[in-house]
Amino acid sequence: MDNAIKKVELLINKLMASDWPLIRKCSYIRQLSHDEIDALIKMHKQTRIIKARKTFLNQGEIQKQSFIVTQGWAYRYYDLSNEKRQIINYYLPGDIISPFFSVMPRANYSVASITPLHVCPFSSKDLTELYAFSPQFKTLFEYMLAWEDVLLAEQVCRLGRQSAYQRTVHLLLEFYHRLKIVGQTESNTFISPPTQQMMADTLGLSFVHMNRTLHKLYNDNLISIVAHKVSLLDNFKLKQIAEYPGAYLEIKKQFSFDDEHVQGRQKMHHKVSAA
Amino acid sequence: MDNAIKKVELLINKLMASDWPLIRKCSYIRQLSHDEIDALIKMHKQTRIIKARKTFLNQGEIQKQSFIVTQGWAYRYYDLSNEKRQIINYYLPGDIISPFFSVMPRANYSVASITPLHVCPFSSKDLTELYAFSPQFKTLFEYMLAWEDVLLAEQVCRLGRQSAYQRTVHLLLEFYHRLKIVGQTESNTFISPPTQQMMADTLGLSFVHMNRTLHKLYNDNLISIVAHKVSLLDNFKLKQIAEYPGAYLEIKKQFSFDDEHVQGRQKMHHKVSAA
DNA sequence: CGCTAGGTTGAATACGCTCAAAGATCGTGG
DNA sequence: CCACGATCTTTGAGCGTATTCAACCTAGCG
Repeated sequence: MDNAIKKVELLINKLMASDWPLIRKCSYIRQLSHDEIDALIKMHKQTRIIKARKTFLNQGEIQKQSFIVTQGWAYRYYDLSNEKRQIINYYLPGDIISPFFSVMPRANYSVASITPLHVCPFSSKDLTELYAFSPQFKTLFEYMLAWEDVLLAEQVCRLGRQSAYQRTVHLLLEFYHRLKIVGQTESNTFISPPTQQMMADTLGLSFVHMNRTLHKLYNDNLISIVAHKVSLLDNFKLKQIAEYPGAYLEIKKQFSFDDEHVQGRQKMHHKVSAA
Repeated sequence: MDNAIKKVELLINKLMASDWPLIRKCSYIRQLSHDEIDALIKMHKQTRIIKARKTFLNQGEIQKQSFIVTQGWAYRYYDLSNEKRQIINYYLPGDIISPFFSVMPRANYSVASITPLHVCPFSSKDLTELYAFSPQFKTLFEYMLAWEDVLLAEQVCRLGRQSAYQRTVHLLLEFYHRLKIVGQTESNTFISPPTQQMMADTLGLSFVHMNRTLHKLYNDNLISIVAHKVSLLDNFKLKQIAEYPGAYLEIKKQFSFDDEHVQGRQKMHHKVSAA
């Protein structure tokens, strides 16, 4: 009898946990205990809702907290001279905005919402309490920082050494994989809220060329975009085109020291047909 | 008498500390106590010397330690298909290589030396001991991670939204400021070990265009390069060309919560002459 | 002293940009 | 609920920055 109740309790907890993409993401990295899930749920005590298309962290402003994204998309950007801007990275559900606020409170970047955005603010104190509960969370948090670093390095590769065609595919694959982890994909389809202008500002392209590139991908039967619903029509070919390193988002496998083969980026000494 | 001895001791310690660029860098962030300097010196217990032009961390390999760079330059890169590669960032004296090894031991990047390289390896255990000595070091370490993140974001801006001319100036200014912190500049001159091919692989350019761009800067009387000795001939104009945000490397000023004005990137609604 | 890696220069080409104008979609207020 | 404005998307044409290919030069090192 007690066993049955326990099972139900676990199930309910699991259901609750699945509401919090951060918990999904952490569970993806490694199995979380019952208590750990509870502790993480407690990090979500407040929710702040931000309207779509609002810059809610301004460069030069002093930050007093970090945020867990629980719903919607945001992005970090730099305003440059001559009306240009560069989007550095995106924040999807389960991501943490301004993780370094405590040591570098004066951000030199801005963060804006794309969709209506739900974030749970947390302070250094909250984090300290979480670590006090279980020091294991330090590792988890550090892991997420490391992952951020990997994503940024991929962004550098896109911009430095890929064509517009490749960059676009590479970014869409990144979106797909990141969303998949938090359960926001359906087969090969997902919602991609950024406008073409935003994509252009991410990939270092003009919005005109961004548009042409997406159309080329459509004409090549590789993707379809209706409204903001993106479908990847040939995952294998897309990965080939983008020289997508696959493994870099398979965070769980990299987490342990085990020696099983992880497929990384490999040299391909043949040209990829880029129509 | 005791006082005099104490003074001499402090002086000697200070001299020793100046040998370790990491300590210089940390001192730049905030004043370090006598004991803290001692603790940091202890992190340099081993030195490994690596020959110039050696890839000493390979992508896919498992890392077992981090490294403090004490002498020489190194860089992190990704090998891409079609004989291309992208340099993500540089490691200068005082920098830390693979800070995330403990949570993400399987790096998907490679690290190579440019010059002969002196590094001091340290393990998670060493770091834990340092933190046990003074938890303040956690903040310092986190600060360095945050700074890395800022540098990467700047690299993204360079690649995404700047011309070859601007990118080159921007990178040279970054080198200059990073070296200045560890005392490796002389007036407006510094040694820049990367070859033009490496610079090109950093800035997403062909080595041919890299060469032409450097020559253009020379012809515009903005820089001079003899062997690998770079001189910045007009700092003000160079900063203007590169839209250099100045403050992002002035780490000390950003460190505290104080409200004094920090000059960040500003919109300039006039075109920069990039003749 | 010759080899190799790095640097220099020219010419043709291409990828992506700018400018421009028109069409579609969305949100909001009348 | 429709109309209107604003934002986003689409398409065409000409141009410019940076690429590729190719040849030659230079310097450092065995």
